[in-house]
Amino acid sequence: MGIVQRVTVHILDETGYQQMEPEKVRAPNIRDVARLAGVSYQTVSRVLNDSPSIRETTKQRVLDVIQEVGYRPNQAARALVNRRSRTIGVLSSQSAHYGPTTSINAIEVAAREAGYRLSITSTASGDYASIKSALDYLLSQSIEALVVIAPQARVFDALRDLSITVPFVTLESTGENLGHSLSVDQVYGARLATRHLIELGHTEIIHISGPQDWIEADARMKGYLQELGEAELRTRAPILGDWTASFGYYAGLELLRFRDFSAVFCGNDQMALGFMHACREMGLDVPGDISIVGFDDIPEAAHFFPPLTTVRQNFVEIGRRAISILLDELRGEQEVGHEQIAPELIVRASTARLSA
Amino acid sequence: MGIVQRVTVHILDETGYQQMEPEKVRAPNIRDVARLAGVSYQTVSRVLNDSPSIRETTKQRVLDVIQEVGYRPNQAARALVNRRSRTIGVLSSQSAHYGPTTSINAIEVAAREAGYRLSITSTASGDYASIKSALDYLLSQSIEALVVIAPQARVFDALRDLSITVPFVTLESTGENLGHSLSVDQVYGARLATRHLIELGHTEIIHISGPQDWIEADARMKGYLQELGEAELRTRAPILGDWTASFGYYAGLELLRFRDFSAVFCGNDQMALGFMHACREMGLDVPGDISIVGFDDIPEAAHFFPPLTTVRQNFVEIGRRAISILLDELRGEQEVGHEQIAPELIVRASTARLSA
DNA sequence: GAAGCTTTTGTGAACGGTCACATGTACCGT
DNA sequence: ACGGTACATGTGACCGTTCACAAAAGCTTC
Repeated sequence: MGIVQRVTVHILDETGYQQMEPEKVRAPNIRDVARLAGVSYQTVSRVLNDSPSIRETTKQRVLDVIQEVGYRPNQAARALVNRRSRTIGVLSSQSAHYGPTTSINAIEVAAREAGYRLSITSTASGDYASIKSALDYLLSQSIEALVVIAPQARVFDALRDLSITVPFVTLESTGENLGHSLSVDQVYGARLATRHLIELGHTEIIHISGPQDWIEADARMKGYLQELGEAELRTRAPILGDWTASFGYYAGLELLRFRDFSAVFCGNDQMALGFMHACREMGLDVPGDISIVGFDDIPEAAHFFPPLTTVRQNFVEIGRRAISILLDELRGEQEVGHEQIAPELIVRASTARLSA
Repeated sequence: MGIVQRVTVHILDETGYQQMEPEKVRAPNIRDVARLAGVSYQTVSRVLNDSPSIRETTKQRVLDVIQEVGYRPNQAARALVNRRSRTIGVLSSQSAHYGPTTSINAIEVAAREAGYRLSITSTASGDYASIKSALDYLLSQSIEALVVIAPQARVFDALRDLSITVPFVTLESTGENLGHSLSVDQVYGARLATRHLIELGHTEIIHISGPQDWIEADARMKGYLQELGEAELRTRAPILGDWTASFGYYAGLELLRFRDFSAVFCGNDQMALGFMHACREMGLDVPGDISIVGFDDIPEAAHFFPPLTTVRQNFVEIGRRAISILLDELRGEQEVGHEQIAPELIVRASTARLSA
């Protein structure tokens, strides 16, 4: 899987010129533009910030020069004097999971529309030190607001310790309200999934959970336990997985040796996929022998074999709302609160009534 | 799918204090720290940049004050005076595809390790204006280098027009070398996939491609056509898809009405998944009746039904290499070239010898 | 054609750091 | 006690922009 071809093309590089003319090729600044346009730098500044009181002809002349020399205002200087970085920090977790990724995309779009840019950093691992250093890093960027997507429980400890002064939103909730939190109600979603299985007549339902330190994993597990508890059914210790299809597969191979359950609620769609793979290999039919529910409704879930019953989360909506909350807060409408978006059960072919 | 619950908790906000003391709560700057530590601002600056010539006791005193007041150096000011933003721009496409996402993660990690941060922006659509404005935006951030992940062909036009002065890497290649380009050899990968089908005895092989304006889609199509051409087999106009599983599914339903082919090479794993779904629904066996090959080897592909034969790309490696190339170039080892990483064919159960 | 107003343009200072250079201090040998 | 050297610290200028304010120019109006 290494590099096998390496075609390097040396091009006559224009950097040779630079050695001839000793003067650095400095990017033009506002005074250069002013000089060329025959106005003062303040006038150029006014053009840039389209101030109303400027003569149309002057404005055009300045714009022409800007165009001609390819002038771009220096954002660092602007940020310095304005004390506004126009940057929103995003603390993400280093993973390519569908949910976070989709939300980040939505966040980026919403932020850009509002004239903000994103500074994204990810935590290498879920431990406290790594999270804290990532947060420290973001805060030194003088971000104006912060979105926390990293779903590890430790993140909240770090947030508390740093006593963040900028408005922030966490895309997960632990119940404790530090800043604004916004989340899909994972507990509710997990209860929907579990209830669905119960209503189909299943009484022996197991749960394959995500990693223990993930807030979502914890919430989904809670929902599962709550629902089983209310139905007065036997609960079993959930299996702690790692979200991957491979884990679901190997866990399936192991668990299916003793067929003491008829339904599985998986913490996400990938693990459900792996589990179904294991079922096939053990010669079991889904949903004939085993019913399976996932979580997330990734776009592929509808095309699994069989199509997967799962709980849909609207990740795009979450991302958009996150930015909208932060913008409100930046405008002064401070309102520390808590919002939940309801997930939705999508019933497909991977679940069926328990055959007596 | 809307917001159904909204629990807003108003907390006694400490912002009340701010109204009492009229003076703004300005963040401490280097001179504040200096005053409190009883040294000059230059000394503090030296501590920050750990300059060698500074007495240990002084250094400790300054560090204590920094810790105490929670001082963070202002990056904008630093960037301004150093003429270095320590930022690498990333132009991405607005999508949550596995490949780009994985690469971006790797890029982020590698960049952070080298002391750079990322400014990521995505193109709303593939059209020229949108790409150009995204690039313009990045360039105004005074980025030091640029990684282009947006896989649309138009991106190259925009890159040429803007005559970028910073080092840049494109993660796709069109053959024209504008900057450094680094890519998985998509043509080669597509040939591997196609050849595999040919070697299994298939002679009627169709191709479901990605969107026409994506460079990868184009390259994979080329590879498919080349390989069929060399084997002197009938080529057919590829079907232009949109990368989604749903497209693969509907295309499958349509195409399978006339069973005039025995193998399908799909432009990515998702479309292959959808196609297999369609096969099942039409009562066809994979690979018994139809052999299917995907592209990318997403982690789920091994657990599809049947497990998917596909072409693996090492996205993490690509991300890492991209940063390493840029860092080399920033250090002055200018070398405009072109690197290709070889993809690898992963044979699984979705392909089989053509049954006579 | 000068006062008075509005519109347009220009000047100094500041934002928060770092650089180049100047100055101060401690130690050494003579 | 002296100068030389190395080390430690301080001072002024500058990065590129915007803000507050000053000044100039243009237009009415009498």
